[in-house]
Amino acid sequence: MQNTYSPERTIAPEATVNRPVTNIVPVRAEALKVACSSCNLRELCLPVGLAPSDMERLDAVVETRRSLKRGEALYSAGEAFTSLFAVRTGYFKTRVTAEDGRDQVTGFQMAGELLGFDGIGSERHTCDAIALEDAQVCVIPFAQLEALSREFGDLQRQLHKVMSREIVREHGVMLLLGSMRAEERLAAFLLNLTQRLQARGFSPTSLVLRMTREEIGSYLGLKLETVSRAFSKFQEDGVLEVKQRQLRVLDESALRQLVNGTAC
Amino acid sequence: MQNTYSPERTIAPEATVNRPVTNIVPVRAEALKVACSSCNLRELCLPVGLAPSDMERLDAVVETRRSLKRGEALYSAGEAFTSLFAVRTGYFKTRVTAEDGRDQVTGFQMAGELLGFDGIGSERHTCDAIALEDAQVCVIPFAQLEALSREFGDLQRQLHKVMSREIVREHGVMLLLGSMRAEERLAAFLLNLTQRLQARGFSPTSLVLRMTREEIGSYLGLKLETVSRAFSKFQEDGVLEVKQRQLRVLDESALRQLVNGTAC
DNA sequence: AGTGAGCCTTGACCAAGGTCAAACATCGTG
DNA sequence: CACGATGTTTGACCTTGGTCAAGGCTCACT
Repeated sequence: MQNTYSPERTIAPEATVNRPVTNIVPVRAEALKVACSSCNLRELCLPVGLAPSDMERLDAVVETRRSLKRGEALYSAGEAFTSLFAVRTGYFKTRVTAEDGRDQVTGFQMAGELLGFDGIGSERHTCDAIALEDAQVCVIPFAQLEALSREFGDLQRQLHKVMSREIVREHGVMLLLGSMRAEERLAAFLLNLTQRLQARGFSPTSLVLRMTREEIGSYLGLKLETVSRAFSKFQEDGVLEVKQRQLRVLDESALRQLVNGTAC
Repeated sequence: MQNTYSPERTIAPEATVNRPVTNIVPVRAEALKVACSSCNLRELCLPVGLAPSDMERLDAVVETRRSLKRGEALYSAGEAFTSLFAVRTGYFKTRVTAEDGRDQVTGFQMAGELLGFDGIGSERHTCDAIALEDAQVCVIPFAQLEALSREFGDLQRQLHKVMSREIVREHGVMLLLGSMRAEERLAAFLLNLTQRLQARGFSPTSLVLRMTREEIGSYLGLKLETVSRAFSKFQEDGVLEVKQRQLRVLDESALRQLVNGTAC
């Protein structure tokens, strides 16, 4: 299966540029598969830049895993907030629901990305996180993470960076929703996806979508028919090859041009 | 002038419900006007819930103020990030700019609200913060804030909460931009404004807008003409009295209904 | 008091994308 | 393998909000 990511899989060479060899630390054999320090996602996840000693302490905090079936909720709006989650395998969407039932997909998360920041402010989750396929996450009890980040400045800084980047990502989505046309939105979405897949060692030109047209539409502020038409248009124009959810990017620069000035 | 807020001004009784009297701490006279511990915004700003001892230490970190003229940038995209800012007086907007020059207002900030989280992730600001009128902010050097929050769990937690709420606020904007119609967006915007003014002790029915129709439009993903027409419509329908930027809310429940299901 | 710049309102027209409907593809399940 | 559920594509039509243009209001500045 394409672009299915497992932490046990070796990261492809292109993605390893920034990986310091010194981060590899001997761990007890029984912990090998569940330790941050030995996880192939450690350069994409919370432990980025941590010293070996900090990483061992983080391992102790992140001790449980949780498996989810496709469609299952990792958490739902209203639930008490206790933990953040790091995606190990599978894909998620997060969505907020208005009082009148309208909902909006606020993000799609893949391996190494963190979920749950919405719950810190009110100590309750304010959105739902749903597995788009069978998935596994690391559970990061937040009180313990806070305690540990009071000890380790690097961990504290990393946590703040991840939250800040989430804010910046959302600024980008606001720009997209507030000022782009349908095809520009879809192009921006695809470029973002391919870039994240590439960071995980996958081909940036061949990918399988994990979400429906309707979910993409909800994220992009469009109806599913509009998403479908935009895909068809890209295919006509030779920018994309579309076979249901299987995509091949034929002309990345055309996508890039669409997102930037060309449309004006 | 209406809804101009100054930290020296006493918070109106309605807004004081949660203010514990025990938080009032004697401070040296010369620090009186610049200390978090004596600031009237302390129940809306970073020090929420801090113990007196923590608050004194925070005072030491937040020692400088900065004054801005209307239109001046507090920071701009690309600048090195060193500090967060807390609004003391005046109003700000934040905006992101795409490569092709399109921009999007991502928020309006008033007294007691924090600015600058966008810069933590990359150590550079990623958006501009512009004063909508003459304004004053407290400067909060971030490295020192991090150091202090490693000492005081309450401060650490408060910082995390403020960042989390920013993420949640942006989810709300995404919902607005992704799924609401023009009049619903404006109604939601006005309700949010009046609620924040009310939290600061102002009338929730009479307000003066600090921003132009174009800025409102940018925030809401609409053109200024559409914003203007929506204001006119609300006035025709007896929901609002509009005299340029001076607004009076005549029927708050109508606004509320608009935001919720009625439009479907 | 007069002037000009910036901001706001309104009208006429247009187009992007939403709505509704029908048909087709895919996939998991009994 | 057949069936049904779910998801996708495409067409026809319509609505919302964008575009362009003209004129009015406000306020700061001289």
